[in-house]
Amino acid sequence: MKTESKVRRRILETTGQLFYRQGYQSTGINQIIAESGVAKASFYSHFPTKEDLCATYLKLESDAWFTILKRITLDEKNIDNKLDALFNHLIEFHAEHRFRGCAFLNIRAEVGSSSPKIAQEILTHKTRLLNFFHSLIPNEKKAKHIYVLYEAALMECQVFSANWPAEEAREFALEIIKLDH
Amino acid sequence: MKTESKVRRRILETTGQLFYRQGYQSTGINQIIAESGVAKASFYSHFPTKEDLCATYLKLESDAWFTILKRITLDEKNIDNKLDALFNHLIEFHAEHRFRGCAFLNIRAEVGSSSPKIAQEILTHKTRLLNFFHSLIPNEKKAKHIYVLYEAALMECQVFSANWPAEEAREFALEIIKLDH
Amino acid sequence: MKTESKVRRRILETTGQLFYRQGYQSTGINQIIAESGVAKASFYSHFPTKEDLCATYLKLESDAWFTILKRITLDEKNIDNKLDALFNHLIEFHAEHRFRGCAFLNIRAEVGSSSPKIAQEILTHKTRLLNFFHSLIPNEKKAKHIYVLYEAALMECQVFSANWPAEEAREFALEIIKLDH
Amino acid sequence: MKTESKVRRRILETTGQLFYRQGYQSTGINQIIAESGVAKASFYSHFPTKEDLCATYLKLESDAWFTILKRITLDEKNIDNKLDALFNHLIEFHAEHRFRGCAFLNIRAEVGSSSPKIAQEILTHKTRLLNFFHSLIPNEKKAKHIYVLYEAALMECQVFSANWPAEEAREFALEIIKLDH
DNA sequence: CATGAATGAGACTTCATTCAT
DNA sequence: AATGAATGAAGTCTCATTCAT
Repeated sequence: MKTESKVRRRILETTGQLFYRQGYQSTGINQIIAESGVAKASFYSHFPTKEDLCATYLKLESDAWFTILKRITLDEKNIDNKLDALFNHLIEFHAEHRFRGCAFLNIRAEVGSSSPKIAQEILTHKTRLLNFFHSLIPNEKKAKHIYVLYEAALMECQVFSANWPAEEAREFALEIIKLDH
Repeated sequence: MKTESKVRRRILETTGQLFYRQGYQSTGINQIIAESGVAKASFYSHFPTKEDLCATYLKLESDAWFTILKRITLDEKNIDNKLDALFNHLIEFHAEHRFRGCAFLNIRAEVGSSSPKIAQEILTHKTRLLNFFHSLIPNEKKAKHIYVLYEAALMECQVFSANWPAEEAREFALEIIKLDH
Repeated sequence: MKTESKVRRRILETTGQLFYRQGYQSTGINQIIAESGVAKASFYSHFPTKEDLCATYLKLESDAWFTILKRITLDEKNIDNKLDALFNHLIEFHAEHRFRGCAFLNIRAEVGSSSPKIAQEILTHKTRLLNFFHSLIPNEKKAKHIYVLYEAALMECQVFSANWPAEEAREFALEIIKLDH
Repeated sequence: MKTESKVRRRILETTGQLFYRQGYQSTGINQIIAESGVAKASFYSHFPTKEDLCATYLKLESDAWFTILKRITLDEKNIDNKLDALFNHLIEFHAEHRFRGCAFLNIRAEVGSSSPKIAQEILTHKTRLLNFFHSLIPNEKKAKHIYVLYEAALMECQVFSANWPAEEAREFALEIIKLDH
């Protein structure tokens, strides 16, 4: 297992905040370095390019995200409660982060296909998320449907700077579960 | 009626292509003016800031988008066919544009809340789109649900560089319509 | 006598305020045009270059300045009172204009010798001012001395953002007058 | 002790010449970096803004100026000779520099109050100069009077592109000293 | 492993001025 | 005499990255 240096950790913490709040393009390496309090060349010894930093950030972010998702669903007994917890978490998350939406979707929207490395990392995360919903919901179609509602909730809360999209999505998701096919 | 100058039209055409393909931040004014073949100061006499250009672009894009949406739904008799047409258009659109997703959502993801002017333009467009679905689907909950599926389809096709999210969303939408409440 | 058009007058009024408050270089033709409410080409039909505008402005400003200087000294009986009035006017002037100093000296400091036309206009004005002091004070040396004190007062009130330089200069000037040679 | 980099030194040398000859506004960063032979970003790593560059330049210029003033007055025995030396230095200085006047007063005239940082630097320098005259001349009023004559000489030699203002000021200053109060 | 000065290309924007109408 | 769209050079400043130490 790779030893994580203090420098590396500080960089990634700062990166996490800045990329999420400001976006990928709007966040300069210089700002990250300054706010991390590390030397420029130290930074580049850890992350050869900004793209690499972003890829690493996305990997960690994905892990952190799933740690949370698993935690909040593990305690719930039935699928209804699990879904409820997932969408409620979304609502709380947005309240805390001023509706900045999904770190992955936002960066995907920024970079388009210009960075395969980044696009791949996001694809991996979203595939993992889709599988996570599959693991909760046996019916494949329903799992996909609810995954899609979850994704939409992430985007639309940002667009409308409001929670209603997540609340509606939660309701739709619970209805979908109830359907008998 | 104000004559739209050739310069302005050329700028907006180029802007439309570049902002959509490359994103807002990754597209420089220099590239826009170079590819439009206009002088720098001519550009700035039309658009005081890049932000203003973006706002104008989004306004026009919204109009263009609704022109298409209305055209393709007008001929269809029933709601099923209308929805089918809408999601099919999405699929064709993505095929043509290499899954670059939604111009509005992408820019919203980039700018976050850093530009209220741009955020507002996008909010206006999406509100308009939500209302458009309301106008097609009397049941308010169903309209919202299907709007949300449409939005998700836009994002997810980009994320997966594939059409299946739009195809699934189309199927989900048609099911929703059939439900008897 | 040349007929002064309304446009010309508006331009010169705006110019006077802007050049004085912001300086020559910091004031753009565009701002002058915008705040005058005249068309760009109308402006250029009156003033072929910014330099010309400045020269004209300085000429008018010089006239305006002397109109005031003459008015405030005419009523005073003796030389002491005249000098008192001149320096008092300086103090009031600075109070009104937030210590922006002398329009002529300021522009002279900006353009250096790069614009002979402007430098000449300023030289003419200051020569006129020196002669004005000569006309009040028969003794040539004393006239020069007091002129120099007046000039210094103009600059130093700006530097110190305070009135004391003008007040001191007034006192020095009155002492000079009293000396018996 | 901090090593002053070569780049920084070259920038400040070039800046000194250009700001003095051409003025602050008329001198572009581009010209400074071109004539310094440094890279644009190197420049900005040393001086975050043009304003900061100017403030630093003024500080150094002030030091340089006082080094000279102290040197040329130190050797002189009495106050008459000291003042003579000071005004003679002014005359020589102007002869060498084509009557460009005082670096501080010129920039003060340009920027007005638009840059507090720069205005403060100039105020500091001039206060220092006033104190310098105080240190030479015990009588406070006389010190102020002669300071003011010195300042006027700086400006007026520029306005008239001639030495006579400094020569007259020297004469006036020596007279002031002789007065018995 | 750590440092920070240095880089060149490019960012967005404004300048004074001209031209066809 | 008046208009405002159009110009190209220049403005200040930031980018991601590399280098010698």
